[in-house]
Amino acid sequence: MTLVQMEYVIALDTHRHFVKASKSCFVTQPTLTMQVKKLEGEIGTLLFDRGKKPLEPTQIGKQFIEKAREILREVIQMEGIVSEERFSIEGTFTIGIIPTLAPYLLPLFLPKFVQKNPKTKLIIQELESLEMIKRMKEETVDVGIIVTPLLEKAIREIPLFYEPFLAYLPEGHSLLNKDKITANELNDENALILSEGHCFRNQSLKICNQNLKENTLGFEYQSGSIETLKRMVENGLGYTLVPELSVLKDEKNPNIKRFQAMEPVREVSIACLKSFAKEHLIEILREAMLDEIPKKFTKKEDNIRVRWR
Amino acid sequence: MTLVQMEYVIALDTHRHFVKASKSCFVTQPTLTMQVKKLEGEIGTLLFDRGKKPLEPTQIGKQFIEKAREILREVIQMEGIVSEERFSIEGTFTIGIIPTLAPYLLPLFLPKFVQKNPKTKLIIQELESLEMIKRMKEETVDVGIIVTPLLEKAIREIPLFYEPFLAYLPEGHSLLNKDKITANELNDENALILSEGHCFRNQSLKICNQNLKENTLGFEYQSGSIETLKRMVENGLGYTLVPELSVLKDEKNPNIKRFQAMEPVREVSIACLKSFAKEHLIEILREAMLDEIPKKFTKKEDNIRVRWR
DNA sequence: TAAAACAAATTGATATTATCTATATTTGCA
DNA sequence: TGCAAATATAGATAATATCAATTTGTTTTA
Repeated sequence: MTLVQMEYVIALDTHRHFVKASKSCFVTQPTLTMQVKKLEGEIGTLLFDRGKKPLEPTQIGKQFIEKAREILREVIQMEGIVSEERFSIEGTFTIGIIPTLAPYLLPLFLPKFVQKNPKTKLIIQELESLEMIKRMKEETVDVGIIVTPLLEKAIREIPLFYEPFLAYLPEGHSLLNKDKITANELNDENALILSEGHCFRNQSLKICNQNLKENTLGFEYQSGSIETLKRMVENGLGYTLVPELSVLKDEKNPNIKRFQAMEPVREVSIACLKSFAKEHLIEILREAMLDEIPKKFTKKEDNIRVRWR
Repeated sequence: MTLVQMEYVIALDTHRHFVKASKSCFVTQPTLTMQVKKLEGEIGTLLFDRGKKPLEPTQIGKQFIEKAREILREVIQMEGIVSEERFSIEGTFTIGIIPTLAPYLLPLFLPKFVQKNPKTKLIIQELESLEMIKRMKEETVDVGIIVTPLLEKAIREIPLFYEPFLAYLPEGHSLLNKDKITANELNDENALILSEGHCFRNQSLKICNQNLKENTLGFEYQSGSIETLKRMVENGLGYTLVPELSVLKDEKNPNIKRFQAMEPVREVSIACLKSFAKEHLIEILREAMLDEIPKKFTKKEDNIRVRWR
């Protein structure tokens, strides 16, 4: 017995006519005829009395059809449970976000988001990548906003945008007279890099071709904040790399230089466990962010995605 | 979504192990794996978290599985409705039986039958064939014991036995000195035939090659009873044909002559609507009768089945 | 740390079967 | 009796469930 056979039998009971019933199921009449007959064969009983015009279910057929209708209703209900569960965004969700994104991305989309989705309560946690991955796996964080690829089998990544790395140069820097710079030109200079744990640190080092152990300035960076780095640059302590969202409001600052193509970018994604089912939540979060970030971040351009692990 | 997929998912939830689950469903592991995956694809959600060891259903998976278990229980219940219905012989059934069988066949099997099946109440109706067919179609008779073939599309026939026609000859009849007779030898003689409506009448006329309109004795037979015919024969009013069951106790009566091969017989069957589902009732009725009638009635012998329509 | 053992996913081939088109048969009706 | 509508049947095809064999990934053991 199959659900399809049950559908056919129900359609036949509804229409009392093989051709009409088959049309209602979007199959041909022989298909429906055969399946009904096959089902009757399986259960060893005629379900319809084809002698009568229009045909009628037999006594047993009536009972069978009644039960079959009930069962199909439940199947539909079950499908409903799933999609409802997937669609519902009511409730409280914990969102993790990396510190190099949080102060710039959250203000862009959160105000409008909470206003639009009053039934969705968000708990925002600022977490470095590895901690966030751990928390997602133990399910104390539902959704992460994080730089990818993570190379984690259990985690699903939904790419959001590609954020360029820019160079923030101190006054008097030799590259300040250039329009766009290249990674090679930075090689030998002292870079101010974030403390360990930040994916942004790893990426900056990759771009500058430096080793992790290098620390040519002779002091340790305690702060994990892009803002601190910027203040240090402004005080002439060296140059640094910054993500573009952090300098959106400083467009005309002459000390901020773009890289020429292939421009290095970081891939920012929504991440969650593959088993996380609130598809709709992911979707509205994604749309809320894409609505607010610069459109060029989402365009496929001549850029190169920098990995951090 | 299919019932099989639901079974697989339930088995997987039960065993929390693809190999064990697949074995419990009598399929291979890839089969179960693929179907579960396909279902997950269809509903757009993971049902199991394969990351965990042993694997676990997801939040949605748990709800889905619970509902699926419920649905499969109902399907089994539905199958039960059908088979229970078919096997149950409790209740009251109306059995039609033709008058040329009733007085001989009923006493043979009914006493033992009612004793064996106390929960089965039978209402016996003596009905001529055409009336019985009508009654079966209108479902006021459930099961008929009748001579076949009926050539009725809506009616199912389950042949029981082949009952020979015998000739009952009056004293002084020219064939009394013969061991066995033939139909041709009866041709020109006056036959006592049942009144219209009896299938036995039609068959007798066929055997004697007589036309329906013939009535050479000059009086109408009011009685539809074989017994009356026999009394008439005993009073020298002519010969007649009798069914063997009606003379079982007169084995040594020299006035009763068998036909030589091909011996004419009538096919006695259980008949019911094709949509009649009490398979078991049919079966126990059949067995009850076959147990009591002479075994030779069921053997394929050199006989010829005489039709009545 | 390698090897062994186990579990699950993947692949490609095969068998099954649901479905289709075309046709035959049956039934009801003028 | 012939026509039209409804259903059944037949043969071909396409979809797919299944399997055996293999690969991949993970855990256990030596």
